[in-house]
Amino acid sequence: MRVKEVAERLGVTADTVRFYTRIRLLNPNTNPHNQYKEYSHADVERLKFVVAARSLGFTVEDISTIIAKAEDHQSPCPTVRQIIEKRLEETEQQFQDLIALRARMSAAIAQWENIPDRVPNGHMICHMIESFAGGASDDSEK
Amino acid sequence: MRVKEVAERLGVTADTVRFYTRIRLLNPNTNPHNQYKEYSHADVERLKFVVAARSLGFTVEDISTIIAKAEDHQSPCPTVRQIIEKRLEETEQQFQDLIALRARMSAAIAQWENIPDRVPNGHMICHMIESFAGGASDDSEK
DNA sequence: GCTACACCTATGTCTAACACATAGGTCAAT
DNA sequence: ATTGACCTATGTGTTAGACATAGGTGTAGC
Repeated sequence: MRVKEVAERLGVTADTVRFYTRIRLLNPNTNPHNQYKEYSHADVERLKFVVAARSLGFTVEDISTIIAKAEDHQSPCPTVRQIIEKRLEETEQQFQDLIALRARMSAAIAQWENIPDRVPNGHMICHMIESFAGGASDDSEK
Repeated sequence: MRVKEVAERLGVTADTVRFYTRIRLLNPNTNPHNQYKEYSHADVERLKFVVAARSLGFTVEDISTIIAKAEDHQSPCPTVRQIIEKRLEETEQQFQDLIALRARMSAAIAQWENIPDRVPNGHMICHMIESFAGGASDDSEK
């Protein structure tokens, strides 16, 4: 199979498959004549795994690590459990950040409903943005 | 003022200020002797604006557009209203995606609590990931 | 004046996970 | 053999900075 067929089967783009191939997450045979890649059943199975892992929030690098362990006949499971725990924390953080951002945006839009457009003078660029108090409080500890 | 001082005043990193300077969002004077940048009060004011706009979800490119309009003596307000509406939609989408991702991750972790680690055989890489049914349903319409 | 030395600077490169642009290859119909 | 639609590999672009590095600054001690 060539790149497009395998991509369509798994619901990803051909570019995504090419990307995974480029970084050697997939290793299809190469036709020496035209450099076209030929994906085997095993390649498709591996891609299936990659897609599944991506949908669980694993990074591409995580997946490389996991596959490397498996190919070394070690159980990747402890690693997998550790990583997903970490990724979930990160997701939670992004989630909180997004909530805060959304709140700021909504508040700004609401506040701006009642004020008119204005042409900038020398002292301000956009009075709407400048008059919006709520900054992203940077509580970056640790 | 030099880069570090202005960065500290506004609670961003020096690298961030350098980045904004590099893309000409800020235009400090350059000491011809050592290329050091000298930030004026006006530069600080502009940076303040950039930081405020960033915290409302505007991209750096959005901000360039807005500033360009203002410097052209046009009111940037209509543009600002349009853009933030769009950015809010995107944020909402990311939010939904994150919720779904988080749910998948949590479900996976929960499911995996009851199953043991396993060494991979020729047919699977990680049975935990492979046995986890819930894929990210790709309802990308539009 | 000279030298240490801590701290600062500008510039170039790197990041994640692909999407996009382009030059060239394939293949069925003519 | 030629057309033309579609496909391919490869190089580059994307975001918003972080990081690495070579070199500059400025104060303290001599």
